[in-house]
Amino acid sequence: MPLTSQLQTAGLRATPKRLAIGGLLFDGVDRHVTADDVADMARKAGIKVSLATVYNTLNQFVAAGILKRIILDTDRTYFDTNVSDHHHLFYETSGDLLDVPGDSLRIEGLPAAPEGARVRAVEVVIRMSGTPVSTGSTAG
Amino acid sequence: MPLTSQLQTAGLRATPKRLAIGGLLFDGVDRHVTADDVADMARKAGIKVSLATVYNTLNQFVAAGILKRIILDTDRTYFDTNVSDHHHLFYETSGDLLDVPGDSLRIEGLPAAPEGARVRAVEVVIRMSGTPVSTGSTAG
DNA sequence: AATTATTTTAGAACAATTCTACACTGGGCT
DNA sequence: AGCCCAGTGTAGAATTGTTCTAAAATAATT
Ligand SMILES: [Mn+2]
Ligand SMILES: [Mn+2]
Ligand SMILES: [Zn+2]
Ligand SMILES: [Zn+2]
Repeated sequence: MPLTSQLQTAGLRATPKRLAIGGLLFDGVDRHVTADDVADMARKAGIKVSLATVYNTLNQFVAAGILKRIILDTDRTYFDTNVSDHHHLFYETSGDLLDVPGDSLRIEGLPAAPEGARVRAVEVVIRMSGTPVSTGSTAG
Repeated sequence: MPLTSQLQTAGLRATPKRLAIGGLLFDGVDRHVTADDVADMARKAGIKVSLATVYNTLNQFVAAGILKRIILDTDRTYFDTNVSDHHHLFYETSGDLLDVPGDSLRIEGLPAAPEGARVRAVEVVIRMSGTPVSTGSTAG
């Protein structure tokens, strides 16, 4: 689906900044980025956008359901372009965040939600030490 | 184990503030508290302690392995007196954090850690909407 | 008692995020 | 084309949980 329609379907007008930021994120690759990452990506792509707009836009994307907020670190918020239910490998040293591949992971014995409560999400985070496979700076 | 020995075993001198804060936390009940919670508990117990010392002490307890840091919210850090591997129910509206009872929950199909990496922890957070059972303000 | 190391503290600093308040845009309407 | 106006974009201030600093208090050691 073209980004313009995706935004409109999500109830957001296809404005220049939203198209620019969305273009950086929704390119078919599953991405895990911080607001700063996005600001850097924009700068490198020659897109002039304020940090406030980066935050506004990411929050609007989350509210619209086309981006997911992931919390696993006190001092940075990750945004995930993969909005389906899935789990994560978090490399605490480097800050790299990777999807757990496929449906490899199953959870059994989930407690039933008590009356008046509902399960919104079940999130598994595998916290890793060391370095992820083929990510980050390789010699060169 | 008495708190004094517990601190010494953990490599921490049994100072007045550490004993006071430890006394509030390590009473046999599994607790999930924020630094502010601890400051409030101290105030109510007539313990005069600065917020800086609350933070210092909680961080020292974490470093010593007698307290666990839990991150599931951008703007508060929870500390857990249950340092064993276990999982959580998080009521996003109220901020209540509950242990998943017993060993009810099993995870299958964990990916193998790649060379040079190690699994430090596997954490499951069940994010709930609504209100937890018999917690918070009941009529009275 | 003097010396030294550790602890405790108030308040400043920090940093990610949000807020405020104003400027800018752009499409619908005449 | 020229207004209108809601929605958008922005700079910079504000917020807030946490950490840092640097000095005072306390405890241990000689
Ligand atoms: Mn912060
Ligand atoms: Mn904060
Ligand atoms: Zn993901
Ligand atoms: Zn717990």
